[in-house]
Amino acid sequence: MDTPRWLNDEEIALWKRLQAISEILPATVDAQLRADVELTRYEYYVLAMLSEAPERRLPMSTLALVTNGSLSRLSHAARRLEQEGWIVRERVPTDRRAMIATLTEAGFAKIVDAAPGHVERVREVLFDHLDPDQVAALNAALAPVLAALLPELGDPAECPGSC
Amino acid sequence: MDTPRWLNDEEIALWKRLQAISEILPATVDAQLRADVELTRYEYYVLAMLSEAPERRLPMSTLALVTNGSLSRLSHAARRLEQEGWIVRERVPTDRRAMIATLTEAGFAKIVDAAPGHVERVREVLFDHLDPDQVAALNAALAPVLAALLPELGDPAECPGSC
DNA sequence: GATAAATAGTTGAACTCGCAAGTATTGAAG
DNA sequence: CTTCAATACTTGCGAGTTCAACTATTTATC
Repeated sequence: MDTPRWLNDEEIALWKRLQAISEILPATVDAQLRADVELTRYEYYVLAMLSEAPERRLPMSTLALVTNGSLSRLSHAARRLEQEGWIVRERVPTDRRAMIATLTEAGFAKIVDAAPGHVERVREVLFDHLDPDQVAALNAALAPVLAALLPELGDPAECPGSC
Repeated sequence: MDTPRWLNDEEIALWKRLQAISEILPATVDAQLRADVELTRYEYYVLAMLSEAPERRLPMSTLALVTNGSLSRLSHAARRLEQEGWIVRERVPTDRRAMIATLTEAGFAKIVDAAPGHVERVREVLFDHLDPDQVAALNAALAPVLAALLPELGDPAECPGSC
């Protein structure tokens, strides 16, 4: 093994910042969702993605992609969400390996109910401390990072039914 | 409850990017460490912080702070690390509630062995795709976010024995 | 058209982590 | 000097995630 390409000071600082953010941000949001609406952050995200999808339904594979989760993680989460009655899973007739997850009416009501508290916490922990210029700067600075992490998806916000 | 203060498009984009990064970055690093050196990312971070501390030792409380983890999480991790022989925990004579964690020689050798592969993966997933200007821009843009998340600590990179 | 390989998804076991509760010690108040 | 609260951890349990293994179906290959 060759001599390692160590990080310089700027890189170390950035890496530590990213680690801290990745640790604290999700934990904060999780705590609010669990306490207030008994949902995991991941479960919330699954419901949110379904609620924005056409017909409020997506194949499991696609759902795993847009939620940045493994298929296994999604499958476990889907079982819980189905037990609670927030979604249903059905086989696709044209490809009988595939499953389509559909948000139920109750599930839609659930996320409509959960969203305000969630957004409020996100504001408290993040946006209340940032002015619009800082938000724009962050968006610009983070774009190349995501391009590196998700080689295929240029923008995580874009993901119509086709992906 | 008043009408929620919804996020605008820029804020939504930023929030999704931060979520994606917080999901993917730690998972990628975790996978490398588990596969190559049988360490959790958190365990690695604990060893790393100890290796940089004066005398390679820190009280558990301080260690929990600098690793951005709860005391419970650290306690669980410390038990595993102690069982493997990478650290030892000893009571402090002056305050017999406190425990000091010390990196053993084997533990120091362990992180010296683990570091190159870890850094290499960090490079692959992040810094190989960013030029120095982008790194600087990210550092600048992320600073206010961390200031919001960690009201007390201005800079996560700074944390001498005093904190 | 049979066989192999790839795709879609599920499941069980192992492991980590958060929470609540518990122990031990120190500091503060009366 | 006793009591009560705060500090510094530890531990058991439960919940979520990952990994490997498995089933089922579809596509590709010979």
